[in-house]
Amino acid sequence: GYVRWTQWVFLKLFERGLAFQAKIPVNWCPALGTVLANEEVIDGRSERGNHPVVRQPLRQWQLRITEYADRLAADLEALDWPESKQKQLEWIGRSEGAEVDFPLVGRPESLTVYTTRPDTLYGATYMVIAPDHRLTPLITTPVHHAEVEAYALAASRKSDMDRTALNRQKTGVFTGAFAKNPLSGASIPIYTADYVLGAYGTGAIMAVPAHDERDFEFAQTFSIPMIEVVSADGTLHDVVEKPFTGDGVAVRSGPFDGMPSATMRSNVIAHLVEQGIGKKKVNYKLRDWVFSRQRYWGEPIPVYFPVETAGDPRRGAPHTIDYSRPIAMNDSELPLLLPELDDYLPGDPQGPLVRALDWRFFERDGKWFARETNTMPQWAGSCWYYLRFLDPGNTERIFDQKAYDDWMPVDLYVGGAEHTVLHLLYARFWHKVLYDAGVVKHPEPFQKLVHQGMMLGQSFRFYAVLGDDGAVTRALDGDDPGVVHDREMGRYFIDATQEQVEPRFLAASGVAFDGGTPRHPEYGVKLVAIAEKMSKSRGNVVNPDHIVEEFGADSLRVYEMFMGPLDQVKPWQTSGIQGVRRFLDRLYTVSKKPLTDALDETTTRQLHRTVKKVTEDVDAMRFNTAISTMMIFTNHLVGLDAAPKEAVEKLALCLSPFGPHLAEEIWADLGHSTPISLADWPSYDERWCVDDTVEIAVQVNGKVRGTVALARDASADAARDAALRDENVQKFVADKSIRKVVYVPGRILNLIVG
RNA sequence: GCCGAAGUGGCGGAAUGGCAGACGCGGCGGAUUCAAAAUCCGCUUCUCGAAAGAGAGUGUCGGUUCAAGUCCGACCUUCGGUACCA
Repeated sequence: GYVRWTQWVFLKLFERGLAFQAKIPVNWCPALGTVLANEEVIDGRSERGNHPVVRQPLRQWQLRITEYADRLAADLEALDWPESKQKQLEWIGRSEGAEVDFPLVGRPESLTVYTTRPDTLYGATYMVIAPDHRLTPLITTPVHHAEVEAYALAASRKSDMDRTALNRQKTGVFTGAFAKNPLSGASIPIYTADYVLGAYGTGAIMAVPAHDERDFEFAQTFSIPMIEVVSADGTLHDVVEKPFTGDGVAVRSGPFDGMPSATMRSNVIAHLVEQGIGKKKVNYKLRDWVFSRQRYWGEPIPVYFPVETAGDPRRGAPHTIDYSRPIAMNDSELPLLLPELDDYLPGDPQGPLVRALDWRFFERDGKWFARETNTMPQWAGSCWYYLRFLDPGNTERIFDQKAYDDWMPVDLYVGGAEHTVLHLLYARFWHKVLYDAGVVKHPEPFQKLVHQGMMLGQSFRFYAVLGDDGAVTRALDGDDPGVVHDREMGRYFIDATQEQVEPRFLAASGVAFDGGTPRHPEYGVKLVAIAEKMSKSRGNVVNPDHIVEEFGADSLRVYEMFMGPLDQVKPWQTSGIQGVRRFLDRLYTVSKKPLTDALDETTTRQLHRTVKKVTEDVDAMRFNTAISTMMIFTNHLVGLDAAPKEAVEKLALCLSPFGPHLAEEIWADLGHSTPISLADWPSYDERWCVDDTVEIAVQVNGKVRGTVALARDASADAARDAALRDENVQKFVADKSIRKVVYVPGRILNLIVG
């Protein structure tokens, strides 16, 4: 059913013009017969097998997510999302600016640029056009043709990795062409350089070296003049030592001189509009989403194309497929399932389904058609699973309206931060499309978002000392022989000679590690446990199945929540789970004691406080402190001869979300016939949560010198008198006079003496 | 470089501006045991002290306050994200 409804959603996108085809350059590896991701290509060859890779345009389906960019950005506002809100905003990358036409010198056309800084227009001393821009070959003068062509070719071969390599040096070549600065009238040279991206904005920029880092670097390399047109303080500076990228006051800008940058921006745009050479423009970094995959596994795209043929293409008759006229399948024809294939290997730029001739071609009303052989990416399913999961067995509709009303929107989404910009953005996009199509009632699917922290694995590292100042590190398997535990330092050590330590792990660092002194100053090696991302290569992966086997599922659950705050990165320590297991065992032992209906006052107070704290902590998702509170109460119950029934009952209820199995068992032992998971959350009485007498700290000049037990509402005078009866406090007050008494009832008493 | 988060014992981590280190791990001592495992009890930030207690202490430097891990300013370090988006 899932495939069917995923295809159904795709048809919604298709109907609304949000799914379209385009030729997109991809890394095609003929030897492997597959499209490679950028990371899989190194120096023009495949990472796997080192085969040649060519960059060639390939027909792909794309989803027009850019159409929704504005709404995707704007609707974030109302959501209870943490830091990831900012990340999505940056990913969408909305910017406001202007498009400006620069007339070409000696040619009829003009070169249009996008800029967010129209206020720096007078400072534009050159222009850059992307190497793959449509106009690049046209404006290049004959003398420069060979050079520009070579540069453009080299640029197109660079993988994205090369482009973004650290320490990139600005490169580029002069095209021989000039344009006119529309405001200053100056004639300025046009370069082509790969620091300008063809796919963003208009693929060309006006360069203002005095006020832009990148332009500044480029201008320095090519000795291009820099003109200051924005001044921080309004005074003129003749030499530009580094670009000033902030806002200021316009200078050397003709009629705009003296204007604050923001004012000038709107004035310049108004002026350009008036002249008919520019307009206001909003741009996004977000690109349309390539939705095709040339592989077998994936939902088939429910689209087919007309075929020109004289015979039966399934029998190898010559044919032409007209990809420009995609036809959507009918709802009633869904699902379109994958055919059986003898092998699922790639081999054709349009995917392995090309080989499924009987599946691919069909005849209808005497005409032949060919199905789309690209499939959908894994994202397709993850984009809307939360909707199908409402009503997964429904064969009639995508989901039942009642199920939707019961559950949607999602109150809380707990997921990894790595999904912020892809999965969560794609899902929001699909949801909005379904909203526009009237399928869902809410414009946003996920109200609150919390990222759980990653669980890190434990690895061991050698720290060795060479002479006085060299430290050495090498990853070490915890089972390495020769590891000894140093009780004095509470650390593990291993003896090693200098020769045993590989020189390539040398790193400069001080001798003192973690404040400890190495045992052998000359070649002592110290082993320290560190936390790293779990990975096979590091050998620090913890398999939850093994943990469950050894300690039980409850122990694992409780431990994971006990380790620390939900949203923080946490290092796994197998020894830590032992403590949690002990806690659960103790609680079980308590529940097996003879039960009593009696409840002494101390226990009553503790019980109500425990329920209160756990309730509040669960609401705030502070699971670690909720568990520690239950531990404290359990430890108290361990000390009692008989187990107070009410206390055990409520404690089991508190535990049930954390350790459901044990909670159910205790609950059943207490004589309940319905499961604890259906029971109400326990209540507490606020009156038992406040003390009548409190012990507060007594400070003298801000330093704690004793404690004193007081009635909760004791007066300041009473508090001071009680404090002065304390011997140690007296010692510090002694012959001095009390100048001031700071008394916060129930908290602190601070005597200022002098 | 930019954006974000975080720096507290041997370790994971607690602390509405009010006794820093709850709870757990590890460690030490004890009980139990023929012995061990398991379990139970006590101690466990560092320095000095037999103890009572004193001094120091939450990345660094400075500030606000009777009082700062917490608030403010500057800086350092680590982790995560991002990468020429004009």
